[in-house]
Amino acid sequence: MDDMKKAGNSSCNDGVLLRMGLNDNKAGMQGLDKEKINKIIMEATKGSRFYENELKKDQQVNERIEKMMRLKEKITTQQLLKAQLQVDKLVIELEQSRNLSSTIVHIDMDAFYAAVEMRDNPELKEKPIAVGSMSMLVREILTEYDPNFMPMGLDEAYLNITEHLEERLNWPEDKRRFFFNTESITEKNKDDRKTSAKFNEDACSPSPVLFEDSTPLMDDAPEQKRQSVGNLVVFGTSAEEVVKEIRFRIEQKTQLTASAGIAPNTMLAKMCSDRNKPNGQYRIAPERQAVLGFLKDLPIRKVPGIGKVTEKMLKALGIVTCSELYQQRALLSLLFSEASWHNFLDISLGLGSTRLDKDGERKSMSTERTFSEINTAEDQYSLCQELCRDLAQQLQKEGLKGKTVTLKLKNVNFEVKTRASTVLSSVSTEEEIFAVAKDLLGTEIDSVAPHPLRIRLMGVRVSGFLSEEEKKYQQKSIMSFLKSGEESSFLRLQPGKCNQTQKSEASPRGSFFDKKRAARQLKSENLAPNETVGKQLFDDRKSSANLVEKTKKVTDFQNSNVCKIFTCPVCFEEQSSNNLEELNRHIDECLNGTLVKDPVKLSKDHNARENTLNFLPQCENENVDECRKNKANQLAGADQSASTPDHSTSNNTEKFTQIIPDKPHRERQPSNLSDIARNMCMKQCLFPKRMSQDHEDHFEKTEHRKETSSSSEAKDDSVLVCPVCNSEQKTTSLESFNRHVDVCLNKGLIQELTEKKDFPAKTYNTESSHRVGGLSRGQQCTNPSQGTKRSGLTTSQSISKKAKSSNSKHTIEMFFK
DNA sequence: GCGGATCAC
DNA sequence: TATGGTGATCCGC
Repeated sequence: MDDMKKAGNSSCNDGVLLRMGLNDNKAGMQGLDKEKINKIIMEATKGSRFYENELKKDQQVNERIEKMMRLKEKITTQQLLKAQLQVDKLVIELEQSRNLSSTIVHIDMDAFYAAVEMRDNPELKEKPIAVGSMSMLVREILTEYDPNFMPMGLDEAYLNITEHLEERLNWPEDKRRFFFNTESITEKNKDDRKTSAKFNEDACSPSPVLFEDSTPLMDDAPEQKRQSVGNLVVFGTSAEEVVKEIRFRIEQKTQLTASAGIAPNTMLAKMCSDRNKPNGQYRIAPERQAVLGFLKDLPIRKVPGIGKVTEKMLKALGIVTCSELYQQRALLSLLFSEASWHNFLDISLGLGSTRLDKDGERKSMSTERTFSEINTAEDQYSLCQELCRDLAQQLQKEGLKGKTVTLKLKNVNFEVKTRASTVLSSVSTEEEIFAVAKDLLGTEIDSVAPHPLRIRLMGVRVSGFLSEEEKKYQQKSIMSFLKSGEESSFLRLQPGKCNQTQKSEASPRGSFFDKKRAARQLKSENLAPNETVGKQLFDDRKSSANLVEKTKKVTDFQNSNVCKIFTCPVCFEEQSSNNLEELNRHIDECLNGTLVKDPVKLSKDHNARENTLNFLPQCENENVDECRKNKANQLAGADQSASTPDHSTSNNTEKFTQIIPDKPHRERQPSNLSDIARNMCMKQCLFPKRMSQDHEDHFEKTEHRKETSSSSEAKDDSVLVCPVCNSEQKTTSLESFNRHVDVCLNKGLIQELTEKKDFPAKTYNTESSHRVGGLSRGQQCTNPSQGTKRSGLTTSQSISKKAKSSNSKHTIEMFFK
């Protein structure tokens, strides 16, 4: 009803505004700026577009609800009784699995409230505030209570303080004693001290509320009770005391207050932290009754994972609180998907994860941008490419390649569309991604032709990443290697300037909007520079001109299932065979020096990238030299990493050399494809490549080769550990070990060539088994972080998310692990 | 695998 | 006041 009213009002207002605008124009009202009026109308129209879309979405939800209600009507008493029995059976199981033995803490910085406070107290703005992220408090405070604590973005964290609590019982008092940093007491708090009736005179706290107990301290034995004398405070040993201590320390450190929740699982802890916000804490005792009592009147909307829509749907069923959610469990099991009602049941029973699980691997990466209407294909392609460029950079930063590219468009009516395409070979470069995205975009443009596609947002997403293991050998795979040769991106690095190089390449051509401006200018000057990609792209689409063709070539090469020509990475000679064995044999022979010939020209196919040819001959020569050198060193058993410190100033390099001594070594002598491929991997790890149109790149060799060759050094008595799958190899035979490594490596190639989904390499991967996969009931129950993050109606207490990027940082370490 | 949708932060 | 960006997941197809 309300919606109908709203809709009516909205269109009415909209109509009025439009009419007003038109009338103004028609009347030619002299006292008003016509442009200004139009702008106002535009704004109003925009607003109404948004609003209309909101109404439309709302209507869709209503339809869902109606559908659900119709379904409900059909449910018979018998069905309901049967469902009740089934669900209650599960309830019994769940009750039996209830685990109250953990103490989970959720900390939530009161950033918002701090901001408000700042706003309300301008004098505070003068005070420097040490704004610390949760990951900083990582290191500095939280880790003392739980070394495995889990930051969730900048202002939240979960801790499992179960063990800390046990240890703490035996702690002497001085370990629980803290001093006030009186200087950090804010003016506001000083005021509070005078005015706040809540202030606890015993504690000279910067935050009166912190010591305003929301829970009695009765659990503490008298001697464990917090005491404070002067600028000293001693915290007790209970969970509440621990959390107060944490909050106290956080505030001392950052001058920002935090709220916290203490409960037997993550879901409850999170809801608890919300209870006494800001600057408060709340605890649910580890007792079933306490849990259910907490939930009894709790609105379902407070449950993480239950959002606006789910709330509305449940409300339609008369469910507002968690206890009602429990009461209607049988009905819910008939109306919602299994995942959803299971989750509802967990919620209503107060069950959640009792462990803090590490985040899994990232599953997608995207970038999107909102702008004022863009409606020319030219601009849209240009923007799309820019997004691909940004995304490619981020992907390569994390060393990710994905098979699915998704284009997201939001039209001026706020309607969102996504269009995805999955390609055979994973993509990561701007050109590769754009090659896919531009087609998706083209289809959408065509679909509305001859009308223009009027959009206000565009986004590009890459998903379908290779697993960590797959990625490892993917990086080392022959294909990768050949592609490096193909694109001549390997060795195109500036000595000791790895990071800068990347950075400087980040946006060499300026943003879309810059280009647009520039293009306009150039257009007026009748120039046709390369930089005006927009126009070029547009033409490409219509006439298959340069740039698209160019990018397509690269993609086609990678996408083609049958690569007709391989180029040996050592001698750069084209290999007619695409038989892997033969190719491998050739490369091994090449490396052994038996086949090293004069550098040979690249395949004509490779001419597509004109900048390649500018420096490639040199590259070939030097590379062969390096290969020879490398081979000689290997045969001599030279230990370069030990005797020849690297000259590079790159951080990555330093890291690398530090890691070397610890890594398991494969005995050096046989130099085969694995070595080369692995070396390439190093290079890619250390100096992420990025295709660029810059022609000023130098390549350096010696430094590199030192690094890379050091990676294959041998150490006596070392265990043979496959660098690809990380598994220890029982054999002492180098030959069989090498065979294993090659097999491992070739899997990457085989996959690329055959695109087989279920890659056998998984059998090597001891980690992959628990990496992905469907959710079993048990998993969902005990490990919400792997469970449903939400649902059309499945909600969850997932604590995963955020802080994903940390994963990729360990790529190199992982490799050597 | 795709597309729409929901949700969290 | 005007209405973001990123990532994950689910559902239905």
